[in-house]
Amino acid sequence: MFSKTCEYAIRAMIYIAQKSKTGNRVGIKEIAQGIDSPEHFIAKILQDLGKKDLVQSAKGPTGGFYHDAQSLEKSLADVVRAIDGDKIFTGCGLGLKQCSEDRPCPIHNQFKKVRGEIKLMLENAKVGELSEELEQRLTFLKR
Amino acid sequence: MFSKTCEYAIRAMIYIAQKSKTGNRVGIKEIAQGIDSPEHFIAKILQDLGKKDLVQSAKGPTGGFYHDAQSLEKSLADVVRAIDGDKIFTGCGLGLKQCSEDRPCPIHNQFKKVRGEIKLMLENAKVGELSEELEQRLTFLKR
DNA sequence: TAAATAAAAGACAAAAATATCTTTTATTTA
DNA sequence: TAAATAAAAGATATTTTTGTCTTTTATTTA
Repeated sequence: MFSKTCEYAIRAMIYIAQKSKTGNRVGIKEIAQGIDSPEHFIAKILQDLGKKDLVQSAKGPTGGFYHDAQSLEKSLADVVRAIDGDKIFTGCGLGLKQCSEDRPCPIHNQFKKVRGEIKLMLENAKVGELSEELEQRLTFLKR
Repeated sequence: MFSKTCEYAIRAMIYIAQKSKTGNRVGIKEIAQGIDSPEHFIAKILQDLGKKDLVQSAKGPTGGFYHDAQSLEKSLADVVRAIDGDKIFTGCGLGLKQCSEDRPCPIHNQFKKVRGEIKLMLENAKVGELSEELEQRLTFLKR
């Protein structure tokens, strides 16, 4: 459904949200550990998310990644859009460039419906909220 | 959502269904043309689908690809499973290997629902039926 | 049976995604 | 201010996906 990059991105966002709720910053090493991802790879991804202001960071000792109030309010849809673009929300299921109401692919309408639900689901999933269930150990980010 | 390979596979299946309804076989060249795919690439894919008995073929002059009654009854779910496996039907949205009811990822339940709908949608989409709308030019497979 | 045709098969190439390693820059604190 | 720390940046490597080219095999028909 999502690229590996995007999966890591989502997991990291939620992990950082949980760990930085108390005001602490989290180092890249701990993040990679905590979400079971390649260290340098998730570092790149977070750099990217940082540029797009989905996550905050600080260099040097006591530095690391964290979320400000706005980032905590970001939805998974925001993350997906930042990494994978909006192909999943608007693209044709069969890969046609000009698939539309006027010139639909054979599964255009069925797909439209499903895509809408995926979008809704991701819009409603906020990073901050998801991190709370993680905190309570109701959900998991590894393995 | 699907791999390019899978997109081509679905498009080819529907195209062949339409073209072979009258008993004719369709050559790989015409298929590639008809669904706007690389010729040799779709050839490989059809070889694979052929081995899995989702499409029939014959060599030599008057040869080509076609569907028998059973293949026409195949669903897109069958095609997707043959090419991309069942990851899309059962895999974790965040890429966790052991995501389950007992040990769910942060979006396990929401995803489960969406996956179920995707599965249903694809199970209900039969190659033969989809080819009829194509025949009537209500749907399209190119561009 | 020979020539023509079309899929099957195998080898190779290019591009994209994923992953790793090294150097640089900014920041903190002793 | 020097040393330590941690992210940023850049370069490189590996793997997977996608796409191309060539040769072989099977089949038909003249």
